[in-house]
Amino acid sequence: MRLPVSRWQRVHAAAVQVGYTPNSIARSLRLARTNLIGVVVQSISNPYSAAVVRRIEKAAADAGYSIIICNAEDEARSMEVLAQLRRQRVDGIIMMPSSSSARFVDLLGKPDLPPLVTVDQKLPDLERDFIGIDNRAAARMLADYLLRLGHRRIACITGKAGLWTAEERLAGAKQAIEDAGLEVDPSLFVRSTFHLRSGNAVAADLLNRVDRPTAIIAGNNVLALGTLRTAINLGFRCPEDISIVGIDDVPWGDLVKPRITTVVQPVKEIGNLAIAWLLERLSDESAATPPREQIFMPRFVAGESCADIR
Amino acid sequence: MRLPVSRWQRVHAAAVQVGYTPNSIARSLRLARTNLIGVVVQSISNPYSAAVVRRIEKAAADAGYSIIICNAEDEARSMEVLAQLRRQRVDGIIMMPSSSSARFVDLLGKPDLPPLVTVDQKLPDLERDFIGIDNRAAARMLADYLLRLGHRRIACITGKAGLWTAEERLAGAKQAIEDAGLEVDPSLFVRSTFHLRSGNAVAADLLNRVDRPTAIIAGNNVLALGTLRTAINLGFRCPEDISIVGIDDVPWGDLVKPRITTVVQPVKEIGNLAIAWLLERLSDESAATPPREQIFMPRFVAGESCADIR
DNA sequence: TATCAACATTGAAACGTTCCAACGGCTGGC
DNA sequence: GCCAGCCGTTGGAACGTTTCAATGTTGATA
Repeated sequence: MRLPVSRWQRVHAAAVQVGYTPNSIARSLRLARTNLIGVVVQSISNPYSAAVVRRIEKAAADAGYSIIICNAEDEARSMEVLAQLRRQRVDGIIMMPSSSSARFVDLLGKPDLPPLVTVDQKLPDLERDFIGIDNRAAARMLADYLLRLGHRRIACITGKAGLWTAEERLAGAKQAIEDAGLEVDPSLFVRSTFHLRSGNAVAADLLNRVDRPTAIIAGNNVLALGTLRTAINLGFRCPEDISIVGIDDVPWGDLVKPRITTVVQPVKEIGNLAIAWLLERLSDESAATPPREQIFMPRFVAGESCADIR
Repeated sequence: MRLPVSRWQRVHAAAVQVGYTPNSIARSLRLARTNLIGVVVQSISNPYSAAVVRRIEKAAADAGYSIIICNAEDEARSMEVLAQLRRQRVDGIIMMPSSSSARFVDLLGKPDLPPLVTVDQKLPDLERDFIGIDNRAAARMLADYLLRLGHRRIACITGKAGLWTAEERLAGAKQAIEDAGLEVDPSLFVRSTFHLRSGNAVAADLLNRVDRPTAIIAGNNVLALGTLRTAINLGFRCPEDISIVGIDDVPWGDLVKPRITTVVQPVKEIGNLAIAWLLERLSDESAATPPREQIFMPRFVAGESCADIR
């Protein structure tokens, strides 16, 4: 074996020989910088979250960051997770909040938290970067579509009260109905968690009513599919007996029969922007710029899950 | 405010007051233990991976570990990721390998790597814990099912050559056909990557042949759905014109019409066992026990994607 | 009161980097 | 031949924790 020429090369060769691996723990301690980004989602198994996380991971890796992923389905867990990420001295956090209580917002606003970009769920009075979609418009698109098809009894299943996305979607649907000169039946606007079990029960309740709605707006992708499944299990046909629309797409949604009419979020753009903004805040020395907000407009995609009953 | 009584309480109160957060970086440096687990998957957006990762994250969090998630679609990236995780001094690694080259296996076998549990893809001659399913039996179940329905021209789309799962599934299908006294047409056994684009092209090739097969065994969930979509786009009806079966389930797969006949992996059990084994190796002082292997038997789930052509 | 154990407190070293100052040799200009 | 300036090398110090030994304090017993 020929000896490497330069001194640096010899050093490097020796380092490899002896199996030396730089210790980024020590490095982090010295530099007060970990090159870690915490990503907090409600559930990584939700395809929407998974898609966003994937973009984030890719871009982060390109920039030399690794990501620590945390599931936080409720507020208690979110707080634990945040404390943990703080202990771990992550350089930044991207979060899809699962709570919007004042106590929680307070915690997120604390300046001793690292740079934080919130996604999907906008928190009131929080001075942090936010990226999401126009949920009111999303629900309105769906409601308008149903109204145009002649539907008059339109139900709406949304998430936990107080959550921004849930409230906005509900408000959008309600407003569209009122704008059409119809009266809103409050008993048709029901709450669920954004989870399957609860969604199924709520959907069954709606479907079993004697004055059952002709259409259901589901608050997210999981709920929409759960509602469809529930309807089928109860012996209803979609769209003949019940029309179903949803928000968010699922992968292979186009293979679900009937194809659910939905509004889809620009997942790629959301993920890319979240990581881009965070990296900016991490690199830029003038990181004390005021929080930014980006509201994407979702895209309406007609399926075959709605009956024309004019 | 009443003064806390014990000394410890006063200290604790003061710590909270001043916003003290223990620095786990320093802790890790001192203890040579990070409480971090690296999880390497091909793609977090594959629902199978996502489901496994979710179980892992939950169990790891309960045990006080956080997880660093890394996408590694190919060998080059896998090696980078491993080097990175080593630098970060993760306590352990759970990996779904995306390569099986000798060089890669060599690297994984190195004793200076932290405890490592491999999942899904078994690597030849690697002395590490492994958890997976009986892929040969899985493919055999599907092939036998198709044979019973009278199919004679059965195609099979599998993943990259050399990958254990791909080879096993291919071998299982081939053997089932031979055991039925039929001759295997090698031109019907084709390769793809486990990705959508490539899968679609391969499926289109098969479908456009004049002597087109009557049934296709797809090597995984993504391929099965991609094949179905391709068939529909090309104007074929499933199952009337072409029967399609797959391996792995997808969430809401029951809503895809026609429901794909498939064998499903026990995702929960796999995830739980992976983290359990890793934690054992982390805690147990006698961690030098020989590597273990757990092969689960997948479960056959009949759908409506296959025609009876007897 | 002296002795000893038990227990609380203090001090210092170590983990593996990075950063900076001090130091040495070397070059070029006078 | 001397010195300023340059560059590479060397030697701490610091990051915040844990660990362990040393020291101090208390209370009980002889």
